[in-house]
Amino acid sequence: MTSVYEDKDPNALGLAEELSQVSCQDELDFAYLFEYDPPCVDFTGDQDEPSLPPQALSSPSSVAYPLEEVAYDIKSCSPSPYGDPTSDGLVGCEHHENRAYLGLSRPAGLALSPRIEITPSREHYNHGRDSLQAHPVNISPRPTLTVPGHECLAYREPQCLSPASSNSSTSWHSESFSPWASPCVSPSGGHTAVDLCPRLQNIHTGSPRTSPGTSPRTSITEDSCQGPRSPSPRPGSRSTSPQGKRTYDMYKTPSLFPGPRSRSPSPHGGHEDPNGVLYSHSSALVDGLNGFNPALPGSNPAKIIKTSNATFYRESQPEPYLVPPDLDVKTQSGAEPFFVIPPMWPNHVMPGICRIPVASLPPLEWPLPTCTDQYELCIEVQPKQHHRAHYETEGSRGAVKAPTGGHPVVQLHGYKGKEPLGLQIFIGTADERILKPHAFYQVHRITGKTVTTTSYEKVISSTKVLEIPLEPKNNMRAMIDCAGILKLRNADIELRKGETDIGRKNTRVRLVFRVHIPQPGGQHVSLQAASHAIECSQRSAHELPMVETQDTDGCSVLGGQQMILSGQNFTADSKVVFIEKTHDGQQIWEVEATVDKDKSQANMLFVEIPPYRDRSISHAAKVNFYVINGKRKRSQPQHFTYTPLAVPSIKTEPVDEYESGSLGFVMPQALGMSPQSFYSSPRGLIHPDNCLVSCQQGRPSLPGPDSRFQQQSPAIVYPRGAKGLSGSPTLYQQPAGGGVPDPHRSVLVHTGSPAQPPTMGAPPHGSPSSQPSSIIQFSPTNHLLRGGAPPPTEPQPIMYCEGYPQGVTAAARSPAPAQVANAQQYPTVIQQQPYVQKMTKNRTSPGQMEPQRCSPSEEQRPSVPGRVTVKQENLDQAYLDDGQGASANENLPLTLHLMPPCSI
DNA sequence: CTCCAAACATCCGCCATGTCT
DNA sequence: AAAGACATGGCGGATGTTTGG
Repeated sequence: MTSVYEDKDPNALGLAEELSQVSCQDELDFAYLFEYDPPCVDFTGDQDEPSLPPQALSSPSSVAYPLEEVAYDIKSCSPSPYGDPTSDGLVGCEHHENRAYLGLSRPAGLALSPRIEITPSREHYNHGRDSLQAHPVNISPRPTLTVPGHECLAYREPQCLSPASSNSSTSWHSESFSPWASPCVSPSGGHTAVDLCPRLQNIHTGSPRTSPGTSPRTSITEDSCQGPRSPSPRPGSRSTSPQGKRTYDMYKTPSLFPGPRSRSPSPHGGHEDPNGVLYSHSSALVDGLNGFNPALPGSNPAKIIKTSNATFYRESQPEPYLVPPDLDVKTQSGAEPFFVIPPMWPNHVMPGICRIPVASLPPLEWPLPTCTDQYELCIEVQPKQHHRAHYETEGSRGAVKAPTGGHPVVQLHGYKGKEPLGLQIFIGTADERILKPHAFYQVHRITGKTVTTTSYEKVISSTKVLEIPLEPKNNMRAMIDCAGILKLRNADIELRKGETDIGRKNTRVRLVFRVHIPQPGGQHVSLQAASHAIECSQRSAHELPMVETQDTDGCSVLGGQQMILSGQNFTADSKVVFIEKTHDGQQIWEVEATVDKDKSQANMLFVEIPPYRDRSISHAAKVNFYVINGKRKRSQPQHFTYTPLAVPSIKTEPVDEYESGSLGFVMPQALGMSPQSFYSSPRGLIHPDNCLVSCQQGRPSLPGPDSRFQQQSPAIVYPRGAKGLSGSPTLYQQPAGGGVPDPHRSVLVHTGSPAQPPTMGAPPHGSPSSQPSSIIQFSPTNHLLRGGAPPPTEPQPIMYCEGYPQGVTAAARSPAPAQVANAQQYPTVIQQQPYVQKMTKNRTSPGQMEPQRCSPSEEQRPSVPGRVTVKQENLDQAYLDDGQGASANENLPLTLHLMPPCSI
């Protein structure tokens, strides 16, 4: 698509250069101009006025101040303007005439907090202008969306704000209309942006020219700025991709609008459904708009005018409305200026699909089960194991495909309702850790004639999520032909505060599907299924060998058996190397296996398993092997277990072993997971607020090497209206008829706020007083220690986590192993079993919560009131592939309470 | 410190397809 | 209705840059 970013006119850098001091590593999806007059006032007006939640506001931007008051470089915002305590605000300043335009960048995906404080630089302090320290500023895309008392002048997308042109003759008014031509005034009746900044006008508008050297595709027309969502002069042409290209130059020109360093608003141009309802698919402001809450005063957008490719809010209109598709915006522009709004509708105005407020849904980091007794979310057709993701600077590389050439297919079984549901899709991690949204990849909405699936896009907690309908008429089956994969630049993501993952070589992802099924009483059951891993790098598809399946994952220390590997890119020179690493990542053993080259093919290797280095081991030894085609062309490590001669090996599914790390349960934090991730294993969950652990009946996971990635957690039921993170899921055990607890029917019920007790008979979390409590202690190696081996078929007790502060560290948030539920050990302090013992006793890691597999064993003992302390120690014992060792964490006592069973 | 290769990020070109004139 | 222009989508591959050994 066309982008003014591609204009390489060096004279166009004005604003960029002046703002280049800003560490624009973050993104700035949109820029807004605000006018405040005078400065040095608290623009929040009434301090007691409740602030809108961060989500209620859109991206940041630029704030106009009288020049004399901000004749210094703004260096930072404090506190974080994004509602994310881990993020800083970076502000640049452009002085022009009587205004200074402040640029505020933000980390990708984060919404801007409604109120920020801008801290002047040291230079400013030197001038004794301390009065401007902690200058409070309210940021809002438009008055109608935010706190009254201050109004934005205009706002626009980064494309239009980029330093594209120095052509002063270019008006930033389009002939028909201009998003900049807002008559908004400052609280004091100041000027409009139009009046203030001719240069910005130019910049914002861009110039209709193509710089030499740019792609022939590049052309800048007024349309490109007139409607940020009008990527083409011919909007009616072939449906546009939600993603536009950006040029490399952009990345070399730091600016107020770190376009180069920022993510372009992914989708451009809303689209209409057959009913003429406009759906937008821009991610740019999705964060903010997702947060639109009709219940919030002033959160309703004003009048909306829709053009073929853009949606606009008109001024002074109390309610949003849709303009008929045939409405000519030009006829409106003359009389009334209006704002361009990101073509992403707030969820509450998006018809169909998931109507459940995002806040009521389980966070994406939470593990969810693939099935319950009643429902099952299945990936009928897995995606190809290679898909070259595209960068923002590239054109789309299409949707993820199936190996057969089609597309992945997902189906929800067991749903008897008549209402269609929304199937959510996002990109998750594919490493050995617990599934969570991938920091370096985002799902990318693919449109076009080849795409048959209607999709909607939203952003949930910085993660782009596609939503497609699951309709009864299609047997709740959906072909995923609209999901591409966007690669975010490593540097951008790694610079985020709080981001612990690295992007380099972190190129494997999974498609994660979620569905939320409404239940009587307002709750909903949430299911999740994750695809097998998809390699997203460019070269891997052609060069890197990939093991897809192995016919065995273990043998005795003697080796000698034949193992058949199937996969891709095997060559005659392919070698198979077995390695063993210590828990801290040090490789202590490496041996090349013998490959039967006569039998082997391009997609199949016949390997003779080498003997283990130590035949006298008394416990199973977990090692890895990989296929290597040559220097640095090796597959992902595969798992293999050597069993001791004397001890009979207990065969378990690989999923059990690998999901929690080879040594068992691994604390999320030790793995660098975000504090928001509270898991133990995908099959269980403890929420820091009110934890619960559950056990779900086991269901066969998908076959194949990646079956271990199948998230199988207890179903989580969230009542509508519950607050996402504020509310807490609570585990309830379904009584099997007559209120008799069924060990195989435990589910997690999101109870929302404490004031919102679940409707399923469970006590409100936070009132576990009547329930026995227990203390569980984690071992130094993150293993849950148990006093004894519970019978494997006992029902799982319901766990309740008490007294967790929100800010509790990951250790506390860490999912307690399902076995925590082993209430009978109370008041026993559970000690970790030695790895050896654990492995020999039961390869299902004791530290894992295995709700779905329902290792009832642990749970079925009679509940004994008491306390179990969960203690986390020696996390470095956690074993991860590739040396992804866990880091030590402080011990955090975790108090769990048993909750009475309840059913849905 | 340099060198080198891998990985990353971007650029280039081509073809297919769709819409508009 | 057909043809041409123009645009985007969807690639494959090349190339420049960064990073790590």
